[in-house]
Amino acid sequence: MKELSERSLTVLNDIVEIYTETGLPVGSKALCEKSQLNLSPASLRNVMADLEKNGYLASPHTSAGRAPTEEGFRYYAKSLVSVEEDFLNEEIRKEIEKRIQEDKPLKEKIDSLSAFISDMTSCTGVVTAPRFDMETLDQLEFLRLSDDRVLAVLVTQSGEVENRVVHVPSHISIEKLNESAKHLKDVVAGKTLSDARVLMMQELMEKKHQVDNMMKEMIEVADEWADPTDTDTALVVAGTQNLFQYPEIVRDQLKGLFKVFEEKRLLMALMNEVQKAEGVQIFVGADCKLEEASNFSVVSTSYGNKEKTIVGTLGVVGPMRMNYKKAVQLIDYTGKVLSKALESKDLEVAPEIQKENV
Amino acid sequence: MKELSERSLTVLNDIVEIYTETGLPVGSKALCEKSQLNLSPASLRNVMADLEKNGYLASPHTSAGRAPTEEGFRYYAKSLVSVEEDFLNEEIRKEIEKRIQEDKPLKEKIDSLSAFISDMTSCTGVVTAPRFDMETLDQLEFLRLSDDRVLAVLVTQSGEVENRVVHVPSHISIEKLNESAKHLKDVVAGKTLSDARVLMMQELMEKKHQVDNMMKEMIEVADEWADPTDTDTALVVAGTQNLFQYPEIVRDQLKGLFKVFEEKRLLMALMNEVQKAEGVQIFVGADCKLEEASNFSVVSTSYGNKEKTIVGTLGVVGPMRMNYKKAVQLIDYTGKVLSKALESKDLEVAPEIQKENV
DNA sequence: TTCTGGCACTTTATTGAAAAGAGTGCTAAT
DNA sequence: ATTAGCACTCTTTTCAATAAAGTGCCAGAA
Repeated sequence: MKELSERSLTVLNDIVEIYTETGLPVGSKALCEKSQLNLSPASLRNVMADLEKNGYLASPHTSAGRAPTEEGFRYYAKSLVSVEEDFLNEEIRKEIEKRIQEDKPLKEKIDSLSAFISDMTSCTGVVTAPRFDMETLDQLEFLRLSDDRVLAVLVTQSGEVENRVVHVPSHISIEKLNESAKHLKDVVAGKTLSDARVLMMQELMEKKHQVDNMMKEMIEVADEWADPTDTDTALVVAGTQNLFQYPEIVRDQLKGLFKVFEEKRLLMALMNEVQKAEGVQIFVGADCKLEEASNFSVVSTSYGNKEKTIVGTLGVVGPMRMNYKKAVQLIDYTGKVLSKALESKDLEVAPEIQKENV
Repeated sequence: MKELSERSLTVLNDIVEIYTETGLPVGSKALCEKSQLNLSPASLRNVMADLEKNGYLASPHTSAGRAPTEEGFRYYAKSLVSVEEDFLNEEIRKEIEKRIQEDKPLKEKIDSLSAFISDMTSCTGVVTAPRFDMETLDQLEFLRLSDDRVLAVLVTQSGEVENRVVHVPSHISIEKLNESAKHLKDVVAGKTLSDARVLMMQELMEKKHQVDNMMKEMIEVADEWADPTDTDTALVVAGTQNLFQYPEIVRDQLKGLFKVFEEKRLLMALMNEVQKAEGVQIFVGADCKLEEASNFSVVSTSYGNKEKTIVGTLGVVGPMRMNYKKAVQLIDYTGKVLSKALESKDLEVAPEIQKENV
């Protein structure tokens, strides 16, 4: 798209912002009242005609005002990356930090965060919990449930717990399994669970000759929880009702989006698509390839631990006329705090864990 | 409300059923075509006028047909309790059983059930998972996480697992805790976790003189997971999109209901309200005291284990013109199969558990 | 040159009246 | 008891006329 003059850009900005509030096409007169530019409606009309020619504005019909097109929103949104933070005040920052640092199960924190960003933006908040297989193992213990079923309890260094029921032939005792677990912990120390699996496979291959029963069984066990499917990624959606307040979002669009919110598979697809690059991403309308979301906008970012591994994604989904400034700043800051929290946890918790393992 | 003559009742039934399909007021002519009764439109009009006088029908205006009132639906729904099962064919029964008996984590089964009943009824399915504190303890094990934090792993006889992080002063060793756990298991054997708590408290009081450290600490631990709040009741909502297909459900009503679906607190309130009595319950419109649901209908039942303790609820939420027959039969059958599954689990699993505990 | 007031033009929104359509209630006849 | 017939009521559709909103462009001012 063509570069815009300073003036055109100001006008586009103003129009986007007015339209974001009202949801109605804006005319030259209304624009004139709001705009900083001291121009007459007639002059503004010229600029607007120009913007329309370039595809940034459109009017439903001759006697209506003009509304930003998808392209218009996109241009506006792009211009936001360099904007100064005028929205995040101390209070909001504190609130975000509070919700992240609170001493609660991770799931509840994620709930709370998602609710907060949806509240603040009047959009829908979507937050994925850290991928379990991107964390590192701290504890591993086995409990026999029945003859051939054993419960494996995994605790990661960040304190998350996961249970898996695995099938183990009854001749293998719990003691043996727990012994193996100790060995296993040495092997995979400091590795992500995902890497750990690969590592174990390698070890199995290399030391083929000295594969003892223990290792063999461990591999089998490990393979049972191998499947890195969606089951171990918690997704939290909050504030879906917010979307009802935008009249331009019609029933069918809502219906489609709610289908996405409900079907984990689709929601994962959405969140995977919007975490392609670093930093805050803005998807306006068709930017998002997921059809059901192509009438909406998504502002998202990913967060990770200190190794910069992406472990999760957070974002808001809302109307194309969402308040991008708010959304960008909020998502950006929240993502950063989340990342930092994960890092510092590693640093804080790790040493005392080491102590105990000895 | 007044008793209705056989004929009036037939007419009311027909009108409800036509209206359920079309969602439009039905006129005497349309009714005449569908009805079994061989009456002329004029005669039907008389009956309809009568039904209207009694409050079972209403017309938006003189030149529209008549639609069932809330009272009309209620009367119709009540007449359903004695209806023969004409909807549940073998295939559907099998499907329900399959989804309940599948070897998957409980959460996924509940998901699957909820999805199925929402699909079949074109309404929204709501299923609560069995209350964890209504199950009986099978295994209890402790794992130290850090100086003062210990992970308690509870496994119930039905195979559900729950983790709780509890705070335990560092001078108490894991071994001591696990030893206590053995004692604890004897004390609460066969009792629900909820009863178990009470029991432990009693024991603490009675044997006050011989309270050893172990017991004391156990009590403290038990108390930390005491809180039987909503956290331990999983609620699954499925098929919310279905509600978009009913034009008479307006945006605001949808918005309100979605708020309920999203806020666990409200949804719990709803599900608690609709499980007051035994058997399948039908709530038409204002029958449901929860304001956000008072424009909808709910068909629900509760399920329990062999001691007839209610451990969960399942139901559908939909428009007042929902297909009550389908819904009632489906919910009834599903509830029964669920209950039976819980019972037989107790019977099957218990013995082999006993073996192991020795 | 750049800006602006003025004005013709286009299209939607609003209003009102008339006609068409749907369904009823009542009456009189079967 | 049932029903055909018909006048009646209210909504929906249609059409025209007018009002309202906003534009594009031109001609003149800064």
